[in-house]
Amino acid sequence: MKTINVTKGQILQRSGELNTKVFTVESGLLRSYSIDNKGKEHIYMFAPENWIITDNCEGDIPCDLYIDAIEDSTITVTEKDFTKLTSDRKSLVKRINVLQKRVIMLMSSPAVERYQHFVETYPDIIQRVPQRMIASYLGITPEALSRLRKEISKNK
Amino acid sequence: MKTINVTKGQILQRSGELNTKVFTVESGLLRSYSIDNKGKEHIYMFAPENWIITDNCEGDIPCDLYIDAIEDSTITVTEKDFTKLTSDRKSLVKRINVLQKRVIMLMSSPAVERYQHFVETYPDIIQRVPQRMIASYLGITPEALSRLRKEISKNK
DNA sequence: ATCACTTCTTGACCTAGATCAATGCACAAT
DNA sequence: ATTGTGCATTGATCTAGGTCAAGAAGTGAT
Repeated sequence: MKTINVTKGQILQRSGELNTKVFTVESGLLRSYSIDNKGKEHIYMFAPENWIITDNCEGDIPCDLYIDAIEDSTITVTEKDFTKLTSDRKSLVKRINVLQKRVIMLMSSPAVERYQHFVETYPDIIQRVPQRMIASYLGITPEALSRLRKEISKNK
Repeated sequence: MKTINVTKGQILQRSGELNTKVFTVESGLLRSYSIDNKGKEHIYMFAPENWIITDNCEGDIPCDLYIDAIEDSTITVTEKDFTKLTSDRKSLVKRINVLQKRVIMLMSSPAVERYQHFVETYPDIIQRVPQRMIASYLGITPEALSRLRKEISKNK
């Protein structure tokens, strides 16, 4: 664990990197964000004084988020210690992970992509719940889901 | 902690209730969802076998979610024990809380409401970051935020 | 078999917010 | 003072997805 000073605009972490760092903001302001395939930024969170900010990715998986400084800041950097995670805490972290991805997708991906991601991630659920509930989970109407499925099946 | 059987459609928890229960699904399928002010359901999560589902609200705050059974299910019910939470775990739970609200708002609230909620929740951040970053956090374009702010200021 | 009920689909139309382009404005650097 | 550079605003137009209304098809109960 060490304390460092960063200047406005400085990038602490890039999407795609392997990363196991946690940043605690002593003073200043950081943000984390993703960049979609059109190059557009989507801010996931702001972290002012006393906040903790990190990409919630497991140690061996490349992370999704960029982290940079919006103001000159003083922060402490800690290494994540996965060995010390109780299974109980591990499941909380995993849940945060899922939520992080969901928030980012809701902000940056169109309904089709959210649907496809859902199908890949929970193929079993699809079989078990009515379509309108999938729509409801995706944040669209049943009508929209119906049309979008039609579109997908047409294109193959 | 006890094990109970519920039938399809049965409601385990209602929005607005005080609640400190955690449900673990042994078999079957549960879901949690919110209902917006137009009466529309928004599913927050599905919980098949071995999943844990709960409204992530503190013990003394009414919860936002309904939980019910999509299939006949067998589940175990546990009381949350807030006294046993380490401060470390507490902060994870708090973060999940924030994410839960954000997901639900992204699905069910128009941009104006999301903006107003942000202003109330993080009044200090507003002062410190450029408007386009607020827009990026809210999941809209800077142009849309500009117009929506104009609209708000007009109406008072 | 029939009725009631729910789900899915389709069509016509509407709207929140996106996109693109132009303008204005503040502040920093020369 | 002047030239940039980044940000906010405004206007015109476009589009993904919403809304509303009407079938169609499946399923269960009587």
